[in-house]
Amino acid sequence: MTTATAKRSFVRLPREQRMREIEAAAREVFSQRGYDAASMTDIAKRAGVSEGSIYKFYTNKRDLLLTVIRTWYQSMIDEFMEKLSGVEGTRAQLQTVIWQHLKSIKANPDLCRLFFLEVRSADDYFDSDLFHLNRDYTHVLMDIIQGGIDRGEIRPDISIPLVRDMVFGGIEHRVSGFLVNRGDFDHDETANQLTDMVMAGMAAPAKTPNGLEALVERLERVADRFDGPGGGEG
Amino acid sequence: MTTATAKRSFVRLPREQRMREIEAAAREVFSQRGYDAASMTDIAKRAGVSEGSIYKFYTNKRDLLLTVIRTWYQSMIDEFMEKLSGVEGTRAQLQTVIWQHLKSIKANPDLCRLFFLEVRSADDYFDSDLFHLNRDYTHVLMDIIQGGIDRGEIRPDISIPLVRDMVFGGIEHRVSGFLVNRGDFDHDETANQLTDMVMAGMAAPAKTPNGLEALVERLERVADRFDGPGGGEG
DNA sequence: GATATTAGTGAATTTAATTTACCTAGTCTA
DNA sequence: TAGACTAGGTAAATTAAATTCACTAATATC
Repeated sequence: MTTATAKRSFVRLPREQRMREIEAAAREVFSQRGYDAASMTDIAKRAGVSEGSIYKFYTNKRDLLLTVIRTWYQSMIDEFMEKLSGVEGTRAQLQTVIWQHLKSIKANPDLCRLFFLEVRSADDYFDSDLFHLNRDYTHVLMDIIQGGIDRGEIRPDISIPLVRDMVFGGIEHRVSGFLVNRGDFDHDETANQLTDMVMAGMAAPAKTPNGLEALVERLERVADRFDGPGGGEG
Repeated sequence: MTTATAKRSFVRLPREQRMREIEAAAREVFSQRGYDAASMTDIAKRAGVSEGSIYKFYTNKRDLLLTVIRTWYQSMIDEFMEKLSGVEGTRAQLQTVIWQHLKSIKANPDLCRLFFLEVRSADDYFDSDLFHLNRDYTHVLMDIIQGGIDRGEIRPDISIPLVRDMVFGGIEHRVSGFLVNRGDFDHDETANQLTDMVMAGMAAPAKTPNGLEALVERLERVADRFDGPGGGEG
């Protein structure tokens, strides 16, 4: 029985803590409903705060979304970098990149979708910090390919950005059904097939099998001994 | 000088014609501003009709968008099919598919973007007629690859859907900057590089290692010098 | 010429983001 | 420790845009 004259009272939290709570709520609501269908009312309610409060910390709904995505994306990249360190060899590294990427999608399809649809396709994306994060991320793959070229395993005339686009674009297409809750994809099988396909497409043209040429030359020298000087080349 | 008591009057058009006018206006506004920023007021104004009229023909804004996209997509596919007919050979066909696809993107980047962002990523896409159109379209590429397998030009163990995903996904990534008005892409160069890469990745394994045949011929010439039976191994 | 049908209208309604005017818990300072 | 200042917090007001509604008026048909 609250008296009619009871003063309205509330808990006041430090800025950082309140922001974390709002972002956690926003992440849930955005994930469950998508950007458009998520209402600020829902988010405020779940965060246990009034709608107006959200605007104390974020300029608008989109700013809140970007903050949520940024946090997730950064942690994803951190994990990615850690897993990749220590892997040696072009093929194994490529396989790891692809595998990890697929794993992130499996782990957070809703956030991936938000990133693809709402963030990456916006006009201001190319000026955003998320663009730079993404750039660093995909650059890892390009460095791996460059390494393969340096070691002679990969054709030097290949277009590295094209390979990047085929890998990440191919993955995106492949998982598109999964991202909208239609069907699934086999994580390991996809990674293996994709790695095989890309490695085959990039492979340096086969030289003659190792050492075979030298062996034939020795044979020819043997033959020379039999027919003396002058016999031979035509 | 209209009198104050002039009856309000308007032109009444047959359903089909009015719909075509509204769709033309919608296509312009959606293209210029994108789905969210396009307002029904804008579209109505450009079509020379009141807002309420639009709802006589389309259940809502999204329905109008889908109608616009459907018309464009169908005409694009018609053109595509026509250009492809008469092209022979796995490589040439693949090249044509890729080239035509890039051409469509160059011709209507705004509608492509709407298709990618607003149509293909919606929950109901997989039940829509646009999905089936798209399915037929991408199936053309898969048939080409199957033909290549049948003729022994392509490894039979390749995953055809994966190739489809890498081609269309790769293209989409490659042109993503262009689609948001950042930079351009070289139409022919992209088509050629992509075709090369895919063909190399799918190529049937060479029967004999490259150059081995020539070496064997040299060996045969060596053997010829002995010109007779009894040349034993040493 | 009466009548049914459907194009056409524009104002009213609804829904959701954002603004605004105002409150109050905590902190700093004279 | 009172007073003032800052910043978290609120709820109601405003705005903007899609959608609905009640109504008007061409056109076709009987």
